[in-house]
Amino acid sequence: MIRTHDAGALRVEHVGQTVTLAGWVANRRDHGGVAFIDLREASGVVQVVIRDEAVAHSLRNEFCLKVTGEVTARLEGNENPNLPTGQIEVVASEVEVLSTAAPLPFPISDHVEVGEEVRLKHRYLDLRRSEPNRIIRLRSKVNKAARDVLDRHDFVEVETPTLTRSTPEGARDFLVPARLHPGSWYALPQSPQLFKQLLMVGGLERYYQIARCYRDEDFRADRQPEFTQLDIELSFVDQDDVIALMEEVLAEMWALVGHEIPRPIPRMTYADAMARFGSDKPDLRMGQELVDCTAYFADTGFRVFQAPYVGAVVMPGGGSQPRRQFDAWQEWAKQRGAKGLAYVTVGEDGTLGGPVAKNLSETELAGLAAHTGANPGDCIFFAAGAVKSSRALLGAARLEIGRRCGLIDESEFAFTWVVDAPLFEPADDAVASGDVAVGAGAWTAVHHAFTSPKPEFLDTFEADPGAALAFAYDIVCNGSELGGGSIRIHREDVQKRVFEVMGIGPEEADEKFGFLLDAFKYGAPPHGGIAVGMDRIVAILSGADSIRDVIAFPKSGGGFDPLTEAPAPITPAQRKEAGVDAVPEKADEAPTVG
RNA sequence: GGCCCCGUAGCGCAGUUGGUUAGCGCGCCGCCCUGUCACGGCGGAGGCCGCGGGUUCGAGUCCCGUCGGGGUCGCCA
Repeated sequence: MIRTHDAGALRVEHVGQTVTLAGWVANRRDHGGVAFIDLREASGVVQVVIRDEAVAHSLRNEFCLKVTGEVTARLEGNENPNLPTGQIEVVASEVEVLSTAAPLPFPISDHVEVGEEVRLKHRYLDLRRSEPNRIIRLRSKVNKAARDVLDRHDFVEVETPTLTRSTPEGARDFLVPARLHPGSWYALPQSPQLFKQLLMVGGLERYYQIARCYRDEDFRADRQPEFTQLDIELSFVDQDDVIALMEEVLAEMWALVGHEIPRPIPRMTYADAMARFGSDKPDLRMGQELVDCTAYFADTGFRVFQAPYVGAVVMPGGGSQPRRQFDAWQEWAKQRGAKGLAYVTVGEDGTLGGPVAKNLSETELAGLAAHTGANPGDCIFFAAGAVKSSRALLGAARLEIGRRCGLIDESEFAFTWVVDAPLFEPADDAVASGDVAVGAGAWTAVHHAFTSPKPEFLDTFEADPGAALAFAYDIVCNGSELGGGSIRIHREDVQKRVFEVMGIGPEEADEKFGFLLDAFKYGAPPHGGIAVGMDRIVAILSGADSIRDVIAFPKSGGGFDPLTEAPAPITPAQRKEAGVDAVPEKADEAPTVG
């Protein structure tokens, strides 16, 4: 090593020792006869005193230095209590410039806000800043925590292919041309789903992988085209086994930030989550649960409330919002595709107001505050119409209320399992929002096609797909879905029947994942597993706003990498060799996949 | 694909009802400074106001288009 000591580790007990340090100039304060350098490296920062003006004068920020000097105690009054090394300093006897630095595109200082665009373009400099650096290091610890727990339970870490066949996760695939088979393409895996099930057939029994996954979909703050899952699969287990294991993993991860997750993590059913929070990933850091008012308004004369579902959510103190604020709520609702957001205000004296109040009967008005739990000064928002879309609107309103009213404690971690999700949902959009009755065959898997029905629905899921519940579980934290899993179908016949409900015929099933169906013929063990998004987990643990902050080299919008400027055009020669333009020999060989 | 916000010096931002010389802070360069720690002082350089078109006597400012970034809905575990 070039250095003998870590700069950030120096303390009073090192006083008198001659040390050699190596690091970057984080800051310099040149007083002419004496100059101070904050030398920064992975372990921290220490102040270096340079008394040779000729040496100090030419140093600049982010020069890379080797410094030899004596650790001395700072004089009374010169200590810096803000620094772990603030009791001492290193008086340089020798300074060697290992590397000079051009003026930086942005300051490394933590005191300056820098735009994301320029930070990502020079991510290697951004990573020198304390917060990005801390997060990447935390991520490494989170990975290790997962590995430690799984290793304790005798799990086998297995790598699965990234050049593979399209897996039916539902998203768009990234495709890679196969030079040796012009016209044929690999797909990058959306997840290792099929492979991990094959590993169970292969007798590994306990598999995990920190797996990169690829989905060619549009961006969000919590979505990247390539992302990382902690992927787990076990044989001969039931739902409780998987849940218990995952809780142990999560507990070890959260312990890294000094937080103990109370276990067992509470569970709620999907039906409950939708009814109470209008979401399958409820944020339990706040109250303001949805109130079902359908029965309450069963005999109402108010047209709008003569609907399959009427629900409400209360905004504390919202009754005194100015008119234009309520207009803004309407606008907000319309942007989510709703017609509007009805509201009733509760006056300080308990009288109800707002446009909707006029349309309600005396009896309806009299009990409304009590029914919804609204207090004087509050505002009650209503949604009426199809169950699913109305609840979704109220659920979104609930979160918006939480934000606007500061009801969410940002330091809290509120975990829950959401279990007993439906196995299928109507495939059609209009149907999904509850507007139209369901036609036969128009079903799609809520989780994925390999999720087992709960045992009690094994015989009935074809007759009544909408009623069948899945052997599936999602882990939710602070309104964010960390991941989910299921007990899988391990019987060939059941798998075929599930495919049929989804409108996947034998030919298509065979074409897409015949290898899995084949595997299930040879004594497939009952198995199940889970996958959680490591990017989201680290983002929540570190308090990052975006998963871009927890990825070493993330993409920006449009899948563009600001650093390498990928994707980039290819040369005509590359194009020819890759076989991108190969035409299928027969037109009907192009599979029609829906 | 829809909607919203942003784009002015290397970085962070200001720029009035359209008005002629586009500012501020940090950084950068030079000089000074022996106890600072986001050191300080003096001086200096640095701008295609994202790009293209239009309106106007006159556009950073208004209009249209386009590109880039962010958010959100659609989409996506």
